[in-house]
Amino acid sequence: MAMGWQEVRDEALRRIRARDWPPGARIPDEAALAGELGCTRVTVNRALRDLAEAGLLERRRRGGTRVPLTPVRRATLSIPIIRQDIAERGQEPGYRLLSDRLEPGGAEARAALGDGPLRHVLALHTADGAPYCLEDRWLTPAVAEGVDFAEVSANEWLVGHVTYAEAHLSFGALTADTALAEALDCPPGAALLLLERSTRAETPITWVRLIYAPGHRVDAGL
Amino acid sequence: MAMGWQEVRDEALRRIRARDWPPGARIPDEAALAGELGCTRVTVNRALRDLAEAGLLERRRRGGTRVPLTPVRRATLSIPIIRQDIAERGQEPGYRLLSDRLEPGGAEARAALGDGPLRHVLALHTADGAPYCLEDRWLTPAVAEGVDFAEVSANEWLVGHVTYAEAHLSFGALTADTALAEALDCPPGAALLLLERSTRAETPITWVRLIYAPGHRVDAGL
DNA sequence: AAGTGGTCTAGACCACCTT
DNA sequence: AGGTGGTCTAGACCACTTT
Repeated sequence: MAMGWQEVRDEALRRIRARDWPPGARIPDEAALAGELGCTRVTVNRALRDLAEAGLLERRRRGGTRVPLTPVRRATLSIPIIRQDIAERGQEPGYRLLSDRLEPGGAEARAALGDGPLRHVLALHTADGAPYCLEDRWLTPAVAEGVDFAEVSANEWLVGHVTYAEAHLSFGALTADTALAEALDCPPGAALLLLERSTRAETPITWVRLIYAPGHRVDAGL
Repeated sequence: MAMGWQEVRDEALRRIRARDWPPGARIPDEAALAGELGCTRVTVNRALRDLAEAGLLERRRRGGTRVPLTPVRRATLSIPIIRQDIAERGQEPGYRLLSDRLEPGGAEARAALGDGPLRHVLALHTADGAPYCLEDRWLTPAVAEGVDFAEVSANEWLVGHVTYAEAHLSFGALTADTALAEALDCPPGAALLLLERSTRAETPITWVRLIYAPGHRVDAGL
């Protein structure tokens, strides 16, 4: 009967699904479950914490552990470097810098990065020579000073040099105007997937719009 | 000098950022760090596991812990009930069932759910009376047998009754055809955000395409 | 005030994988 | 074959927050 934490997690999951522990109900405390399942409280804690991180349980000190009435599931989304992403699809990644200038920036860029001149980098990622993704990026000028984004994509340089910053992501859809259509080699009016991301550590770092060629999908698990 | 696991995590993070532990390098093993930082190996383990889950370290038995050369960050995505999502925006949620039929299903639906007749539910979610999201869902017939989706949306019923299944998500963009344009009250040709989700527990449950009205954003954190 | 989860210690054994 | 991370135990103290 002694169980490892994953077994405890699976058993708890079974009880939730089977409505032994119905939505809204409080479940037995860790000590009770540890006794029942023949393991220590630490093991139960690890299992229930895991479920809570996935949004399947709500835990509070003194308040106990409950099955949420309206669970908000959490999915995980992997954010690889674009070049790596293309390579994993078995295609040959390519990259071309389109422009790199200091500009005042629009309202959105300033909202994310603050006022003052911003570095605006426009670049195209290709897969087997075909347009894959347009990278429309704004940077706080101090961040990658002197870095030549003709050599390395800003995407890749940043992932390598600005580790563990906080990021906010947003998905949307966009209609290709003539400029986008030309850049991505697609018909004007095509529906394009847009992934917007703003990144900051202690100070704002970058705000980027990734605009993918038609048909592109971004996957998430769980 | 004794540190809790979050302090150990922050210190490790600092070393990664400062390149004391440069990309590709192997870091000291848990026992060494525990000694250096004045805590037990379990505490170090907890801290490093946390960083590894975020994609900032790679850990292997016997192989030790390394700073990845090309880190793949992981973001979390909250998936609320549509009605709740609308309410949180301060709008009045509405819902209308458009159709509910048994159909053979297309290739994608069959790939997700298996062959045989499938229940096809088409419904519209509204916010303050305006179209918000079209729910185009296929169900394994056994799942919600006898449930009237005119009363409750399939989205909501499923979250309440088939909780805690595994899911796979995929984002894409879609051009509004005439039928979609009419349903969502938008111009034909508009770019629409598409969120596809397939859900299964022990057996397949449902495959759904959520097609959002123009301009909609889906946010993710971290 | 007291119950519950959060975390730490010290020691141990095991599983996996690289060398 | 041996080193490294993965996990468990038993006991303890602490932090939070509800009663």
